[in-house]
Amino acid sequence: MAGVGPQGERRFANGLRSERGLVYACGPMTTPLLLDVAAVIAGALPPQAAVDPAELAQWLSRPPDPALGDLALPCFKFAKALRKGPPQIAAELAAALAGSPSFARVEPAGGYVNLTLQLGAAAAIVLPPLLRGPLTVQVTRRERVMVEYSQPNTHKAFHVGHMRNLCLGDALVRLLRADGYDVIAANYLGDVGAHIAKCLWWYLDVLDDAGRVPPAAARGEWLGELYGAASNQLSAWEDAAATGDAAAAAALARAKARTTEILLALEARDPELTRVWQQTRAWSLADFDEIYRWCGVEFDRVFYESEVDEPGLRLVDEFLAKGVFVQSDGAVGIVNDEIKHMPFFMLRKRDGTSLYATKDLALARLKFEEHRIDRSIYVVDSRQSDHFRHVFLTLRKMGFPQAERCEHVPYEMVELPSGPMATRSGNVILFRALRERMVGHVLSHYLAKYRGEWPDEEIETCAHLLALGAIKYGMLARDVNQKIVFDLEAWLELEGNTGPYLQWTMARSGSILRKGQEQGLAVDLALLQDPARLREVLGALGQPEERELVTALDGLRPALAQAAAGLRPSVVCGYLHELAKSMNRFATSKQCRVLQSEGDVRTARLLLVAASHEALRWGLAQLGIVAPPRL
RNA sequence: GCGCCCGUAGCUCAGUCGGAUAGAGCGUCGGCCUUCUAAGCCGAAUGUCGCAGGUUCGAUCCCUGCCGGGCGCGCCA
Repeated sequence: MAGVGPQGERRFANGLRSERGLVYACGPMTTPLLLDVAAVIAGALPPQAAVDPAELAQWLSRPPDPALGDLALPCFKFAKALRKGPPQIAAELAAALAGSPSFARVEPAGGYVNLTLQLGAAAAIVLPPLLRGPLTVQVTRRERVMVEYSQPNTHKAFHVGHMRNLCLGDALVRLLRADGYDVIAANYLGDVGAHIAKCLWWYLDVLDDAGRVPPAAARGEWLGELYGAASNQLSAWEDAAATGDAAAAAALARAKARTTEILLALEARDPELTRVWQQTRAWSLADFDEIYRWCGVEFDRVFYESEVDEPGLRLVDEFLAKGVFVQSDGAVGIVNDEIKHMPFFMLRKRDGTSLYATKDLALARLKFEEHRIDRSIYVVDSRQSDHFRHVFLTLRKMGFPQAERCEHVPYEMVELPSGPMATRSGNVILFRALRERMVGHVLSHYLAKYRGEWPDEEIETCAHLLALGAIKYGMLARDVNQKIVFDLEAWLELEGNTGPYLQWTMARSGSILRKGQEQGLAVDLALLQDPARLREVLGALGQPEERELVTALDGLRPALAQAAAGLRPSVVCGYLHELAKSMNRFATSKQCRVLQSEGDVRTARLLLVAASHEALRWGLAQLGIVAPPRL
């Protein structure tokens, strides 16, 4: 990364560096601050309430108006045990808590007790875990989990639709790792099947020698165009044949015979066709590699359909012999009555060849046996929900205990404003076009002003990170069960709730820290060694914006834990947007100047900015988003 | 027909153990740059939470039935 600054900046630079985890001595969904508050409250409740502080911590919420306090405790749940009305309980509890050193103010309000934290003490609990470091992501759980995602087909084009899967899978890998799991990131490439035959038919039969030369920079994408052309031609012939066009019907029949011939020749390992297949396949793989590199995504294991094809057929024989699978109309499958609307799951066609489903079973076995995984996650669009229910049920009946821990993460499709994406109608945005337009827009609209002032290399890096941040955040911020309408023009705006807004916020906080350093005002991390003094210093905080920011920072841990537990990165997006807004309100407030303030206030604010900066960096990192050091 | 998903502000969406006056972004209108990044901040306006029942002290949230939209449903992947 270009532009990583002078000494000591490394710690708070937002460039690339070793990642670290946040280590807390509490459960994942709560925080040390909430537990501390809950313990105090539990101590003030009558013994009959009999409530566990850890549970009580879960009940703490935010008052509707920040002016009411930092935290609110609903007292409805105590009503039964204490045999009193919630308002009375709230009033009595508030009275019992009066004078507690944890709170600056305690007010009953209806069935609630509103709590205003003693900000210095609270900050002294919230900030240190964010300021300590650097640590690495640690494996703290025994389970090994595999996340399978991306799964593009070779010989087809990679487009924005594929980006949602890629961003989602990558974020899940990062979130689960941050949550302590041993995670294997897996890809599964579709390098066999009818689409290959169609593509090669066009390549071999329709193109001449002159046309058979792919552009050096985008050979995989070019192959995808061939596939699209072939597919469109076949569909056109099909349509025409349906209306009685005899010539079209004949052409269609010839083409189908040819694609079948290609498919069979490939299965028979015909040397000449295999050579063509390997060469063209390599072009696609090279494209994918470049895409993954640009996206900052890495896989630990790449599976290929071609490697589970034959094992799948052997597996069918094996479990047919065992009586787990059955014959039906000459085909082989399994009856999963659990899925009432389509109980038969076909695993071998009448012609003896395998299916998508067959390979998925062989792949699952390979995953279990080769990687000894305890849990297996599949990131695949929601249209395949029934398919995966069948796969998992079947695996269970085949005797794999891991079947209980197989999970499909379904997500809805990406569409364009002009409708669902379709190769046939050309209604599609390919990856390269997406990347070029995003990068180009960022360069011309936001970074042009730095030309000449910044090194060209830094500008290029910056454009890359912003374009990528916009795409990833856009793909992740929406819940998985919501369709995404990808409007390139809208995504280029980069305003409001976007990745670049968060990246810009980090650059802003980083700028304060950097300028402080230049003025000899470094963040005083030695204070972390002196808790009493730290509390005293942080006691200088008191502005509403500071209060809001401290409580917002406390939410990082639960947000990450919730996202990991629910396999929902959008939770982190929502949280980070709130955090960034808090940070920007703080940074904008005239009452909260950092470098222009003095003494403990300045020291405390520097710590607060540094902690916020780190929280944003760490949160974004779990989404696969990196912010440039300056913007 | 059966199954899964969606329906909340003009638009796009949060709100997933049931809790206070249902929130955000965009758009609209009006403010804020001689002071740490205006890709920002502040303020205003905008709602039968698809409809109807039920459970509950309390329902956008849970249950039932409808209406509207998307997707899937035996030899594709």
